Amino acid sequence: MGRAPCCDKANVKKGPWSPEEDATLKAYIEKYGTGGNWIALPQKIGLKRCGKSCRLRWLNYLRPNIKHGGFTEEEDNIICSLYISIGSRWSIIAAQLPGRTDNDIKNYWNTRLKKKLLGKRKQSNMISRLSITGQEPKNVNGEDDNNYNLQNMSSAAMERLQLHVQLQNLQNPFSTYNNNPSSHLPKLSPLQQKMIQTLNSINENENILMQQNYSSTPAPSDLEQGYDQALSSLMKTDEVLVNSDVIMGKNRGVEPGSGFIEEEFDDLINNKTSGFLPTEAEFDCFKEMDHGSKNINLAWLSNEFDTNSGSSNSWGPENMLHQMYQEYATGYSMQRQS
DNA sequence: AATTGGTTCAACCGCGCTCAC
DNA sequence: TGTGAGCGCGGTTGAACCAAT
Repeated sequence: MGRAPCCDKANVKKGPWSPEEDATLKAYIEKYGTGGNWIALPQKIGLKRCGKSCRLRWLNYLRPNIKHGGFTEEEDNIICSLYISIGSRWSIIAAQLPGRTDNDIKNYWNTRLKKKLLGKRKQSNMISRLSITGQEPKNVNGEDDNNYNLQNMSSAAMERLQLHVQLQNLQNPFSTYNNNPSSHLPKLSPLQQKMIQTLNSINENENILMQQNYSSTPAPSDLEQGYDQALSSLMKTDEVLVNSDVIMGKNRGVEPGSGFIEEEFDDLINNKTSGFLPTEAEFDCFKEMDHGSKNINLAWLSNEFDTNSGSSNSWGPENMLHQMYQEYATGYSMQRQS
């Protein structure tokens, strides 16, 4: 049995709101408030609308002090920074931008900001690929194989990875992996600077661990950090997007087909994903964002990194890494069979 | 001028969460 | 403690608009 509908679908109007409907709703709410019950509100004021529709119209359009369009560069930066940290939690992001609605930010991100970032990335990757590799990729038999590497991943997975690293570069502008550090360096607020500082210090610790155990099979105790290392490596290594040789072990002196991927990634992904939980201290900076907003607390930050949570964001590094590996593994297995 | 393809954004949908009973 | 109504959120849709051909 499905959920009972919130209203009588047959008797409610759908589609764009008329000026008269807007005026009716606005006048009532300004005078009496919502009364704490959106479902009952439209009947009270004689609107043939679903209560949810009224709520949405009020919150996204009629509410006082709503801003539409004209996002500033500073707002862009805040959206990017928060998206890196928390993903598509539009309501939380909107809470940090007075006058902006979650719907507006979501639309702005999906239609403009994301494309702006990806556009830059794709262009620079095309150039990097030509200038860095300087040769066609080889398959396991040492033959030229244009379908190898990149095409083993779906374009969707590639796009998510590209975006993630592009955002990482924005967040970590002095990274040595950033080819052009000054090209997109917006002025950052003190809060953003502190967020970056905190995340950089976490990444530095991961880098130290990274240098220790790629030359041999990791010991069980080292695997505790293994997943972190893979994530850190992925997010910091621009080349992984341009040429998946890194994923395949070439840059570590391991040829594709040697078993590196199957063994190490399997360990990293299937056995050790539970250690990726930041401490409260690591997220002190976020506490500053909680200017009385009940929406921001450490609980949702922790959930973001809880790989057991069914609600984890599909853009999260764990999922990206996992999907990337799965797609590689599929291509890899097909290569071996053929 | 007509057509086509791409973009934008308001609005809808469905699901998870909260809270009163 | 269980249940259901309402709320809030994120993903998706589709009409309107715009630009290119």
